[in-house]
Amino acid sequence: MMKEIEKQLEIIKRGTVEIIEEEELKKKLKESIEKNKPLRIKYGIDPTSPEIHLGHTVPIKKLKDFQILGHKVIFLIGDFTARIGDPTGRKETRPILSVEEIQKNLSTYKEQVSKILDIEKTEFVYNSFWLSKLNLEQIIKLTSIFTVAQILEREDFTERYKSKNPIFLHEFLYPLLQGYDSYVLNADVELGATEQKFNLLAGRTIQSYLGQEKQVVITMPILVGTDGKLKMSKSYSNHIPINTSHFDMFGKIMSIPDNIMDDYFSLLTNIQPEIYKNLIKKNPRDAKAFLAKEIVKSFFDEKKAEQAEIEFNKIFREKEVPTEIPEIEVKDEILDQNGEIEIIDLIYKTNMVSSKSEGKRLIIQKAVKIDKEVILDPFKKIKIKNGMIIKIGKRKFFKLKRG
RNA sequence: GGGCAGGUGGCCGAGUGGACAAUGGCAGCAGACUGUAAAUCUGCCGGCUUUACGCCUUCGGAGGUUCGAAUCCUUCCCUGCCCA
Repeated sequence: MMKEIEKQLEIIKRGTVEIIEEEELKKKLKESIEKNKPLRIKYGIDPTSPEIHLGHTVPIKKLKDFQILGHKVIFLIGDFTARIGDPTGRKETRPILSVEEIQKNLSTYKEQVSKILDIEKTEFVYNSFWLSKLNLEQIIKLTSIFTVAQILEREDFTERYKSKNPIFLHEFLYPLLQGYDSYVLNADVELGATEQKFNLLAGRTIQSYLGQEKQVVITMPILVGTDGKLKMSKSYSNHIPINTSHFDMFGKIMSIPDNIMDDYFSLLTNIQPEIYKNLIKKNPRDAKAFLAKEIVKSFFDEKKAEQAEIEFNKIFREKEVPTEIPEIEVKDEILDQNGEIEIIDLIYKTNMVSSKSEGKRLIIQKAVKIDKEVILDPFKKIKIKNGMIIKIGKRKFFKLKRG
């Protein structure tokens, strides 16, 4: 019995930043084992951005641990809270999503999550279901649980307050509602990134205020993005989506700075620290390739991971042409009577570049090649042949086809 | 309600009548180099035009003053601080 608790605890603790409180978790685990009743693990998601990236997978992997241990994972879709604006984002107004949009986002979300979790065993709930039914009296009662000073203690608020950035009143409600969700769901554990700590703790306060046993809060580290500085987020465009090709994922991982490899190994793979630390020391490049392969493997399979590596080496080490190249159709009407076109027009009119200025810039910077030959004159006439390969920069390849 | 300070390109942030498409930083892109799309260095980084110190659009919105405005005036919207 004690052994079982310790075993579970060890798995749960791995990779976490903080568990509040560990003793309570032990107690809950004990009860769960005794009564053969799975714990209810809550995890909140925002339905506005269905694109999951590696940063999101850090807590989701932890949910997987719980699932393997036989506990119940509940995804809370914050369809209601999303409408009042999440204070962690600097975007002030979020679009109000229609029911259809939320449904659509959710199904994309589920599809991606299923790469990690057993979706059949996962429960999905919407907080608008109960939050939209709250009346003003109930809401005001909730607000009376906290003082302004307590709310302002939240790091994000403190910073914004100090730097004289606006904080809107409704943002104060967000942690309250999130906490109330925990009460409604009767959550035993709530999981979130460290930046969510305040909101997660609000759940404990509200549960206990409403006479419910407090949830245990587990915080997970935040993954840095490919820039190596900021947290991974689509809005900083330093993210690696999981809904991408194995080639792309491999390449993006190869582009992370050396000094964050440690984090990636520890948060995204199951490789032991002694092993990867040694690898990094020996040869950072090979260590990174190994890392990339491991991660790709976890979302695809071994074969695709190898394929991605081979492809990567082909393009960036041997500077060869990739196996799969998007085909661009060159319509006859943009060609002159000789079947020729100026290179600048060609890449602009076929949308290979977004403007002529950009195209010209790239050509002048020696970034445009036709069949391996650098083109220096933007106005050079090109005779279009089927299968011609245009390379723009290091990674954009196009195969031409007359149409 | 009153007073003060602000709103600038994807972001942060200079500029306060012409030399401003607007300093700088970040992000992005390209080239060189390399161990990789790391790091570093160099260049580019609103659009259009065969690129020219030429044109067009941009400095919260709308008007106005002026030969000329991101810069001045009027008004509206938004934010912060202080007072009530």
